[in-house]
Amino acid sequence: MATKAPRPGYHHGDLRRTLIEVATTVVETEGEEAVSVREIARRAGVSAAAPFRHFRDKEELLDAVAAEAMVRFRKLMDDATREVLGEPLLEFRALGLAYVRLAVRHPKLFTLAFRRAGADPAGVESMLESRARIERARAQGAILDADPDLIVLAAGAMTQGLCRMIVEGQLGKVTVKEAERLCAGALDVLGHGLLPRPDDC
Amino acid sequence: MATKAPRPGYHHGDLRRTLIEVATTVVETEGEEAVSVREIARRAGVSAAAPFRHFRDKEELLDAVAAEAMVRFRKLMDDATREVLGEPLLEFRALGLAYVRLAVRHPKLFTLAFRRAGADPAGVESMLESRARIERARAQGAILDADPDLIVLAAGAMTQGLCRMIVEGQLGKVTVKEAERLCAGALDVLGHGLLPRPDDC
DNA sequence: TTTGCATGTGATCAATGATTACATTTTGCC
DNA sequence: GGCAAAATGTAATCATTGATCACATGCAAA
Repeated sequence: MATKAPRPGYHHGDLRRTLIEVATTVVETEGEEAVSVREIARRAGVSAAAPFRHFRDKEELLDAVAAEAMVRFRKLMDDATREVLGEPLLEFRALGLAYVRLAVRHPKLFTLAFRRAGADPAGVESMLESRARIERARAQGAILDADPDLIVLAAGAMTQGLCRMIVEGQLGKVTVKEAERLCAGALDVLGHGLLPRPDDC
Repeated sequence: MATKAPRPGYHHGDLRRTLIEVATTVVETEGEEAVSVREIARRAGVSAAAPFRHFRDKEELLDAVAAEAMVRFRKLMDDATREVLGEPLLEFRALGLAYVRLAVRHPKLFTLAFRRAGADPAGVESMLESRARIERARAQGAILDADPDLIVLAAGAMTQGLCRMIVEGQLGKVTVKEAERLCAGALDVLGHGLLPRPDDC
């Protein structure tokens, strides 16, 4: 799980990484509000002041936790789309399912990571990627003609909303399987639309 | 703005309500994390211990703030649907727009209220209401045949997701008008669907 | 080796959530 | 009207926390 040691062998070893890891497990198990710098320091076996050598304040520590989680999440999502690479619509679906899976498996960390994503450039990048996917799908004639930005927004909002519901327990306890079924179902609704055929049909 | 005095004329007047109101404005202007019981007490002009006569702990105070906000929000939503009462699909749209309007106008309070909604019975009630609406729409032949629960989920998730994006600033600063346009657009996408006509057409 | 910088420590501060013992007002009851 | 009891507010106090400071210690390069 250790990634890399900037300089091997300091006073403590590599405290920065240790702190992030410890904080991550605390977030995963007890949630962000259970994180106190002192507690993290305690668990890491250092003094209460030590963390401040590596992070300006608590916020910065949590930001680091969020950033690292995002990297891990991102990787899982890439893996999920890899199997269906080249088929935009399937990529889209796979992405949604991967999202939802994360929400079920790591609700607390998921919440932290995405709340702090905010104006993160990675978010914009991911949005652009989605847009490209949609345009590819349209070029293939796989979807109807409509503002790609709106489509990305609609699909993104639906996925994100579903995740929100899951992590906040609005849907009760759901297993990964159930969540995937719900997500797939919702995406199908989006795919087929609600209204009966318009009139040009 | 004052609603009712449980028993008129106590030592302070009606501290409980005052505390909720003060806390509400703090949440609206600075967010939940800016709320400290002492600060609320200070602004209300009472001692730091006084609030604990009315709320077991900070959580309970914030819960009360959330509950009261929910009531206000709920009323606004009812108002929004009143104009188009009887036309399920329009009701649905009006509801979505009302949601989004709230997110734009009261992002911080909206966040607090909905995060604490959790297993709130009102949430379930609202879900059932939506389900009834969908079934009415289906009976009228206004929408396609599909699992009403999935439809409610899809639409609800989309709306909630859009609100999330708004309050977290993922869409940048948006005006009420812009937000309404986005929401209407997204709902249209959901209405028409993404896929070209299936084949039974 | 010695000098200097990165890193960790203990002491300390102000703010906070919460509890306790005590004061005061209000209310219900005679 | 007046009085006992419950309701409400206060000051004092405690442990925890985020954060900073002066100081200690180990590493690394000259």
